[in-house]
Amino acid sequence: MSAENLEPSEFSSRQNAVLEQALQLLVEGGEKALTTSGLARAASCSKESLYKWFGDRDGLLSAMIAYQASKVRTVELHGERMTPAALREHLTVFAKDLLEVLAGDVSLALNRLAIGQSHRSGSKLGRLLIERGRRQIDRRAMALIDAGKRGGVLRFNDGDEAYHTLYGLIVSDLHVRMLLGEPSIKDSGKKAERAVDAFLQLYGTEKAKADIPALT
Amino acid sequence: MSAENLEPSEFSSRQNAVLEQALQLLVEGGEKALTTSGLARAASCSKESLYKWFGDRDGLLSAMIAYQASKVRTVELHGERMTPAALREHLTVFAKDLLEVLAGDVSLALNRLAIGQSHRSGSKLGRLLIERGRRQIDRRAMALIDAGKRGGVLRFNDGDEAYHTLYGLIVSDLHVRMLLGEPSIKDSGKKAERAVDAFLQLYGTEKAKADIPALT
DNA sequence: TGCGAACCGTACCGTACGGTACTTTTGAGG
DNA sequence: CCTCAAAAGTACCGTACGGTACGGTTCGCA
Repeated sequence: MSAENLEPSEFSSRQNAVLEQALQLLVEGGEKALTTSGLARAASCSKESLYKWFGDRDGLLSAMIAYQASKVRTVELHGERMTPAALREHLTVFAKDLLEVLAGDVSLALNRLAIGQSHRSGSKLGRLLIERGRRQIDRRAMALIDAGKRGGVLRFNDGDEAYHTLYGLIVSDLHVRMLLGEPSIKDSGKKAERAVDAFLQLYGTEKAKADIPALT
Repeated sequence: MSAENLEPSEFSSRQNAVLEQALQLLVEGGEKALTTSGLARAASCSKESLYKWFGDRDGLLSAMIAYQASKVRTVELHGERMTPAALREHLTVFAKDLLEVLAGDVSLALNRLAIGQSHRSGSKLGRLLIERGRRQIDRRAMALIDAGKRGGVLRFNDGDEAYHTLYGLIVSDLHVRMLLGEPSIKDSGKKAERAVDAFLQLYGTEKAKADIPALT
């Protein structure tokens, strides 16, 4: 367990504070509210420092995404024996977490920012957001699904396809609707459970399907 | 059959031509390429006309969404008897159409525009996009699903939930990924069929499940 | 032929932003 | 106490955009 995998922060604490302020401005007022002058004023730093640290405005936006991603720590799965009930519980927690993350202020603001910029610059921000922000979630889900297969609770050939199915069942079009400004969903807990039930019905082995309530 | 329900075009043909040019500019260069001066130059009209017709820039953006939505015509479902095979075929066509629409240049550009603006103005553009651009698709899918239920091929209590499940199975996270600039997907036809298979396995009655290939 | 409305082209205005330069302050090390 | 580098604060520049004003032009219509 060396120190390197802790991602050496990549930025100094002062810079992190400035990036935090930048995220706050972005959440409060959208992209047009995130001006270099405004950030310098709000964070009590000079514009010259901003350009020295981050290069230009695009560098600042990239740094914001990297900083936000660095705050997320993945939950590791201990090699526990995966019973149907345990898998179902883990999947449900994952589904609820996923919906909660996607509905978060900062997540929505950063996704809106990257999507709004995804025409220019070879969609650099978009790639960054997918790679740095999504990897943790993907790995957690894939670990769960693989554990389910090893435990004989799930059955599938293509793990990626199973994962994408799970993702679609959980999120459906909620993410895009939230990005478009629709107020958040009620009953996200219920929705998460229904999604997991459907997933188990599709990919569960017989012993997993035993206690799934009828979909209708 | 009065002329009113044909949506009196809402704009003159000259204005439609300008809106078409505006869409083209948006697709080519993103939002920052859609300036009033640039549009006036490209469409050979005066800025004064733009402001007379659409009020201000926001009005122009709204008009672009309304115009694009007015080009879509829903495919009506004749009251045909719905056999399992017919439903499956219809659903597959729907799934392919949906993926094709979402991957379209203009659709992506308008969604990016609305998402980028969804902080200001009470997300007016976002609501407009959902209501005017999505209704056709939703109604077509709901008609299909209802026909399947009436024909005894599908079984469910909540039609909306069934539809959202279908949508999630088809689209998964593809829409957001494309919005973020990821190049389009290969094998969208294959993906559509797998989604329909999964949907039928979840919501189909016995006679519908007969000819579903195994998911694994 | 003459009239009037709509419209084009262009010039203009105020503003606000990204980025740069310069002066002053801070604060850690010797 | 002195030094020096980093950073704050401020002023500045060029540009580009949204929006307005105005003179010239087209075109339907009487």
